[in-house]
Amino acid sequence: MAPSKQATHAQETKFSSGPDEKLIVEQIYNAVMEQRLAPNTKLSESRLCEIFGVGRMRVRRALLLLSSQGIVELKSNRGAFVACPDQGEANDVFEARLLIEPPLVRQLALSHSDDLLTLLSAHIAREDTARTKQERTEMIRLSGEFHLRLAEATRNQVLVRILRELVTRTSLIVGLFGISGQSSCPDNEHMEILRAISQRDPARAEQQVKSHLEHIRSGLSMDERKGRPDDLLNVLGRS
Amino acid sequence: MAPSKQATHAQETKFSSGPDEKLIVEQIYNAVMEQRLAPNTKLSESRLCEIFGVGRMRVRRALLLLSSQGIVELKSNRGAFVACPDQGEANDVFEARLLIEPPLVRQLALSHSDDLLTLLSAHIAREDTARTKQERTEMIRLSGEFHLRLAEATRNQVLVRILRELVTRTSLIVGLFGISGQSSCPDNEHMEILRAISQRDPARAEQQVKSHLEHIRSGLSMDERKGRPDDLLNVLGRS
DNA sequence: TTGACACTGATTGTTAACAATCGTTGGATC
DNA sequence: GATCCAACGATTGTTAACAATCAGTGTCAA
Repeated sequence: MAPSKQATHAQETKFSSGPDEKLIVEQIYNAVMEQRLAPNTKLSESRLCEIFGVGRMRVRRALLLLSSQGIVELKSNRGAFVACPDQGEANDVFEARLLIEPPLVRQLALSHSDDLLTLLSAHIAREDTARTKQERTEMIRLSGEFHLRLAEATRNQVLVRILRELVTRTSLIVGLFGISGQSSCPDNEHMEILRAISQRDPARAEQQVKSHLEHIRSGLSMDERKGRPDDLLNVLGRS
Repeated sequence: MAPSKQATHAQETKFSSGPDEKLIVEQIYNAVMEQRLAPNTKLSESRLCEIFGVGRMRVRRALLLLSSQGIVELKSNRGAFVACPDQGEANDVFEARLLIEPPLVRQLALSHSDDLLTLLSAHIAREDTARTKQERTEMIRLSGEFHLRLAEATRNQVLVRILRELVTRTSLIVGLFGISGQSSCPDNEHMEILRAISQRDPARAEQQVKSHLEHIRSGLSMDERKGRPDDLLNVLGRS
């Protein structure tokens, strides 16, 4: 992780020997992030092999890595499935985010480069575009990535990794418990966060993030989770 | 992660098929935590195979998992080595801990079960014992585990996982940049943290943790890192 | 009709042999 | 004597065949 500077979000610089390796992880990661892969979806090894055109070893390595991040669950002798968080795990993820993100944004409000503001407003603009165009998938992805951008603004690779995992698992949770017809990151709360940061108001920035996360959480109905069993894998069509 | 409740810290309940699987990871994890495995130490597959008495597959899976947590670095066609964080990574780890742990302890000060206090004071007692007996290895392990206990007190599995990774990497960093003859978690600062928690003083608890972490950080000399090349693997002697 | 049981098919887990790569050693040349 | 080059040895990366396990299905009996 030292040599590769880890690009903004999408494709990795395919260095030296491994043209895939992380690519499978990235693809599945994105698919989960965009809620194209529903929880409990079976991730068959052979299917993934032919989809990505790689050997079984690569696929198994990828699945192992994904399982170590709570995105995929490996059931012994059963195979790999997209993780299906229960209520307890969902709570843990939100509590963790509520613990980490407010001080993170507070810090950004206290000191940030000027580029950040333009970066974030450009991002929000894209969110708005996706919203008006009703591009559900794109919107979900951008909503999650906004929080990633905040983490990236700290230039702290460790925090980015942590937040990426948390945001992705949040996507799973929202897909499971979310009340349909309600967007994951509602309204213009992202804009409010950006405003507080740009005004260098740490207390308000912190509060905005907190209420934003609580808002998302309140959009979940923990009683009944939509245990839609599985899904076809043409969602991973183009590499 | 749902069925296995993940035991307190040490041996896992060896369920069903995999009597090892996580055991190798745990062993190497502990060895790094206790600074018995120095950075840059070569982790040869064949050696690990005969040490743990398992096939190469298990070892490779373990190494992959460890690499995904930044404990081990996989160099293509070269093998696995104990990670050797540079100054930047060290900074990231400390910044992340400074961001996460203060609010975590603040929360504990606001609400905690009574068992926590007895648990923590028992832990600190063991630290003192190890210190007076000059059991360096034991002391290092307990010092790190204290912070893990704090995370476990939140009953949040996600936070525990995050903190475990951060604490372990801190062990690596202290081993690399630490001024020898200076303990990693100095004096009785843990006791101060416990006191603030027991007195339900969130502000002071937060401050204590912050200065504690800063204290550890100040005990590092970022200029020259002791790049001791490698080490023998009899440190993993008994399974 | 319903229940249990055994068989079958498919999928995963494991092992072993093979191929590729890199560091090293030895030698030849300047 | 130093430097460059080549072959060697060892270690990792990959593939393929084999073994084990589980889910589903069909049959038989109650």
